[in-house]
Amino acid sequence: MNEKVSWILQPTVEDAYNLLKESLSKKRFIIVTGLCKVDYVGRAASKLDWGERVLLIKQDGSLLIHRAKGFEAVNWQPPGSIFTIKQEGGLLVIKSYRKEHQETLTISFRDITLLTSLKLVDEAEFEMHLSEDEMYETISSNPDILEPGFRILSQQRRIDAGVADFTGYDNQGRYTIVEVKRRTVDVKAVKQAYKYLSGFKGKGASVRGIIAAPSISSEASRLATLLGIEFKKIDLSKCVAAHKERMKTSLLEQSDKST
Amino acid sequence: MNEKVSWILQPTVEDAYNLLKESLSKKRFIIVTGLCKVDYVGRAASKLDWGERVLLIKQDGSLLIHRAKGFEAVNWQPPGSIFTIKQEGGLLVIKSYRKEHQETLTISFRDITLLTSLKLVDEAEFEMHLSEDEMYETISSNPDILEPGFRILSQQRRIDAGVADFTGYDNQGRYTIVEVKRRTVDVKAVKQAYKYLSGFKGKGASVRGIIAAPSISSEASRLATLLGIEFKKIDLSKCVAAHKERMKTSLLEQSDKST
DNA sequence: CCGTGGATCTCGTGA
DNA sequence: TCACGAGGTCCACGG
Repeated sequence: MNEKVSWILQPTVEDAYNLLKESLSKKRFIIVTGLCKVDYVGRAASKLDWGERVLLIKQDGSLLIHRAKGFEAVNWQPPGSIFTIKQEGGLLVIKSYRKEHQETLTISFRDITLLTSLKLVDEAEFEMHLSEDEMYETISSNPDILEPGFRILSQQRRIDAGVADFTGYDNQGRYTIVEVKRRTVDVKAVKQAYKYLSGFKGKGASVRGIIAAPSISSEASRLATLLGIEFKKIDLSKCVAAHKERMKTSLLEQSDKST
Repeated sequence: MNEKVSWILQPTVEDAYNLLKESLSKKRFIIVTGLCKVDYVGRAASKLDWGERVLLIKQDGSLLIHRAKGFEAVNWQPPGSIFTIKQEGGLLVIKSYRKEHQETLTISFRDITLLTSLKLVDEAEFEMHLSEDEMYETISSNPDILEPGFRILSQQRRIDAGVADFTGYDNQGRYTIVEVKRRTVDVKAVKQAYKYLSGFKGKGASVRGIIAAPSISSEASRLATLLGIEFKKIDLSKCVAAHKERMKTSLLEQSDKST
């Protein structure tokens, strides 16, 4: 077997079996395309009759079966599943069992178009920007995004609520509580914010309430107006720009330190 | 291009470009493996540096990038995205744009191990049967599935055992305990049921014991007979029908409320 | 180990 | 098109 990639076009069941067996034991990335049927029994049960699909098996035991269309895999197995393969009546039968949920996935190939076995080298780190944390940090270090002249008094992340809060004064000196959400504000979020705000208003203080997010649903908008909560649109691209600026600055600071 | 499958091992950028271009226009299923980097900007933003991955492009514009491990794709684009490809500085650059969310995914290949282009024929229908919860709910609201005239006294889910229980009276007024399993009953399940039943019989009561499931293994069947436990076959399709009926009813009730 | 909430969730369905 | 709920959701995190 070639170190980097092995493949067989239109393999016999036996050839496919052999390459698959070796690839599984060496924990390689396997791609099988061909005519198959699929059965699943576990938390639910499903059946998929003969058709041409693409099967992916990863070194950690993940398994995915993709059809011609659609984002989602039609059948799958999360990491940690255990494989058994066999030749049976001219078919190549692949079973994947996951103990945790007592799930069994059975894939029978009647005809294999292409069997590929790869060694994938990939040490890169996946970086996700504008996660909730980063949006929060960006606003925190650049309150003008919220509203020009806004001064932050305190900040706090309420993990449980999935919301970041700022308290501060707007440019007219009014005490303000801001709830930041990275995603479209729905009715639920407005209710949540109202509940939270009520706690402050109950103390007799005059409080301005703002929900800051990239967008808001029409219904949530109505409710917010009703409850006297303002919606402040946050331009994500502004966040990205500000975030990049911060990154650049921190890099410069780092290089300053190192010299 | 071959009707069913075309592939190039270690293609030049130009060869890859040409096959990819044709495959995209013909809406074929494309698999690219090789060294690439990935950038995403849209609802969020992400960056993934050079590494070897597997790229899938489907005929409906779905796109998936899979790394060596993990069930989930590291980057993706749901159906309906539009592709542009170009050769740029020795790289093959694939861009996928989705208008709906203004999302852009950019994949740059520096080195392609294998490029595959397939025509997948797959007309099969995917059949999903009941999950455990649904089976339980269905029986609960429709005890006749268990046995005509069965009246449920109490019901209980024992999560730990993966079993749902009903107690009640059969149409002859006999006190009955029913254990429901969504999957084929094996010896283990029968033993478990017997153990559970013994607790009731120990109290001196006369109890009828039933295991309800779609099927039973021959060995489990023998054991059940031996232990005086009855097996009641549950027709999953009846469950499905009843379940659909329930769904319809609850929808009607909802619309009644709203009017 | 279980429960909770987020996700570039995706995907259906109904208004 | 939008809002809502389900999913074999998966997954990370807290307890």
